[in-house]
Amino acid sequence: MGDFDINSVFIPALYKPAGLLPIAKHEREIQYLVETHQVLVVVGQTGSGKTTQIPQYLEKAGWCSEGQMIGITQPRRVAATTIAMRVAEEVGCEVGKEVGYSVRFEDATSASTRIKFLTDGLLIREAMMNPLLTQYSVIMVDEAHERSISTDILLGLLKKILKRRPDLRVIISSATIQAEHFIKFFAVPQLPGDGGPSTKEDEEKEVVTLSVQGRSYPIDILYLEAPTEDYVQRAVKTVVDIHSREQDGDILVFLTGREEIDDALEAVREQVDGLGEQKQLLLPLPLYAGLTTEQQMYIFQETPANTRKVVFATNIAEASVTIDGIVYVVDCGFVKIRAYNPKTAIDSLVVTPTSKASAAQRAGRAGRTKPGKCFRLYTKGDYDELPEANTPEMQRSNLAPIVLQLKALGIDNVLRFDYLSAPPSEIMVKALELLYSLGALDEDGKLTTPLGKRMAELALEPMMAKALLSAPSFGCLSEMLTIAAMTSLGGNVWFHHEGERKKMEESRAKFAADEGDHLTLLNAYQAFMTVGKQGSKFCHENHLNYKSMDRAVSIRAQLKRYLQRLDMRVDEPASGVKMDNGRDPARAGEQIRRCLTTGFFAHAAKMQPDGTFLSAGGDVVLHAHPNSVMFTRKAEWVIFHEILETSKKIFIRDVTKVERSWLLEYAPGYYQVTDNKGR
DNA sequence: TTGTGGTGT
Repeated sequence: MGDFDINSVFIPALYKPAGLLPIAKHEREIQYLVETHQVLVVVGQTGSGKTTQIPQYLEKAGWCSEGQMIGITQPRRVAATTIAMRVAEEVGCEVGKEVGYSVRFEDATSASTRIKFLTDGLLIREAMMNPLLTQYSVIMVDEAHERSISTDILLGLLKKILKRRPDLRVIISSATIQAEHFIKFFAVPQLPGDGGPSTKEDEEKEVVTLSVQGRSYPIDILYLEAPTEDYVQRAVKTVVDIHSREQDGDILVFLTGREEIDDALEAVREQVDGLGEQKQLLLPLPLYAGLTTEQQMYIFQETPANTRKVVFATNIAEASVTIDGIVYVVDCGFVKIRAYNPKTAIDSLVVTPTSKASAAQRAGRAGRTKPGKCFRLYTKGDYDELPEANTPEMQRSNLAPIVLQLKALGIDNVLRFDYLSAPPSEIMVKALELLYSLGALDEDGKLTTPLGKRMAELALEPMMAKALLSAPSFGCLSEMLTIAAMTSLGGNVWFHHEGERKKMEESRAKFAADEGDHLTLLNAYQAFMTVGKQGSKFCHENHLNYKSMDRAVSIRAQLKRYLQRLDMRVDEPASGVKMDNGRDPARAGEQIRRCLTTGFFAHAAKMQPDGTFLSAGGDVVLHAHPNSVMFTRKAEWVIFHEILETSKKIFIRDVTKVERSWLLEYAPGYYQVTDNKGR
C-alpha cells in the first residue's frame, strides 16, 4: 500500500507542534524509565505522538552516542516509510541521514542514521545476520497489540536477546487491551534451559509501564435494539438513514468481503435513485485490497460540494488505510479470518464475529477530526459476548515458514521457544513434518546443509523455496524465478472493472497455457517484460494489476540476487527475447512442471470425471478456483500452490498438470505405491 | 463460477 503516503501525512494531530502533543509532558519520565529499566510498555491511544516523539527523546538522552541506533518497528511498510519522513522533517534532516527507514526493496539509511524505522519482518531478517542485534541500543516495537506473527516472533527473540544484552532497551507500544499480556510476558523469566541466566533482581527491574493520553474526539456508540438477520441490508438502510437525518460528514461502513461490498454498493445506488430531491448527494465507494491503486485512490479525493462520501470497506480500513473526514462509522460486527486446520492442512476463510478490541478500533475511525457516531449493527448484549481480542495469528496459521525461520535463527528447539502465545502443538508437528518431507530438516529436526539453510534465506514459502532450489537440475531456473515471484502475489494478478469480467477472462485467455496456471503466469510476465516502458498501458489493456506486476519484478530481482549469492548461476536470455527461444516449448514446460513437483508434491490432487478433484489422500473434494485455467480444462493429476476453504467450497489456486509417476519419483518417502491406479 | 489483512538482508 505504498500509495497512501500523502494521506498518512495529513493526520491532524501531527500538525500540532511536537511540544503540544500529549506525550510531551512525559519526556523526562520516559528518559528516566528507559535508563532504569530494560523493558518499557507504553500504553497509549492514537494521536499521542509516541511513535514520532519517543525516538527523539531517547536520541537526545544519548542512546545513540556510541554509534548505535534506535530501531522502531512497524507491522506495515507504509507506516515505516511515512513515519520516518515525518520524523526527519521534525528533526530537520533528509530522510536517510540521521533519520531513515528500511523495508523490503527499499533502504533509506546511511552510516549517519541514528533513528531507523523498519518493518518487524525485516528486523527478524536482520537478526539472522546479527543474532544479538548489536547495532541497536533501543528497539521500539510499535502496534504490538495487533499481534501479527512477525511482531510475536520478534518479541520472543527480544526477550532472549535481553538476557544476553543487559545494555539493550525494549519499548513495546500497545493499546490498553493487550498491555497486561506483554507485561506478564517480559516479567516472567524464560523457561529453564532456553537462554541465559535470570535472577530475582533481574525480574524486579525488568518491566515498567507508562500510560499516555490520546487525542481524539468523543464518539457516540449506538446499538441495535434487536439483532438483524441481514447485516448488509441493514448497513444500507443505516447509511440512508444517516444521510437523511444526520449532519454533514462522510460515512465508513465495515463489511467482510468483496461480494458484500458490491451488493451494498448496488443497493445504495438503487435507494439513492429513489430518494429523489435530496439536498445532498450520496457517493458510494468500495475499498478492499484486491482493487488496483487507481481504484483505491477515489476514496481520498475530495468530494464535490453537497456530496457525502460513503466508503464500504473490508478490514483494510481498520488499521491499514486511514480516510480523513469520517464522522460516521457503521460496523457490521463481523470479519473474515483465516485459520489453519493442521488435521487437514487446509486454511479456511470464515466470517467470524469481531472482538471488543476490533470494535473499539473501528469506532475510533469516526472521531479523528471532530466528534463522531458509531452505529453497531448488533445488540449491546451481543457486544458483551464478544471476545476481548481475536486469536493471535500465531495460533491459527501454517507455521512451516516460521519454523524454518526460527531454525535459521539458531533456535533448534522450536517447541520450547518462548512464545507470547504458544501455538497448538498439532500445528507445530505438521510444520516439522512438512519441512522434513521437503528435506529442509533431518531426522533430528536440524536444519540440513545446504538445502534447509538455503530455503530459510529465500523469503519464499518452503514448498516454493524447495522447487526454486531444484530448478538448476531441471534447467529452468530463470523460468522458476518468474513463477516464484508471480505466485507470491497471492492471486492479485488480474483485475476487472465492474461488469467487465468477460473482458478480463478474454485477456487472461491470451496468456493461457494448457498445462496450467504456473505456465500461464510465466507467459503473462514474459509478455509484460517485452513491452518495457509501456508496462502500465499494457497492464491496463490486458486487465493485469500494474502494481502487482511491478512487485513481481522486484521480488524476482531479489530472489535472483539471493541465488547468485548462493553461487547459483542464473542464465537469462537477452531482454525482449522469449525464454523458450531455441528450445522446444513443450519440453521446457515439462521440466518446469517436474521442478514444481519437487516442492509441491504434498499439494497433489486427482481430477474426477465431474471436473472436481480428490486430494492425494482421497478423502477431500477440491474445486479449481474459477480464476484457474484448470477450471475449464481436463487433467489427471495436478499440483497446486494454495488451498483455501470458504463457506462454499474448498478451492485450489494456481493449478498445474503433472504425471502420477513424477509424484513417486520426487517424493518417494511421501507417497506409497499401490496398485489401485493412484490413490 | 470467486479470496480478510499484513510481511521478507
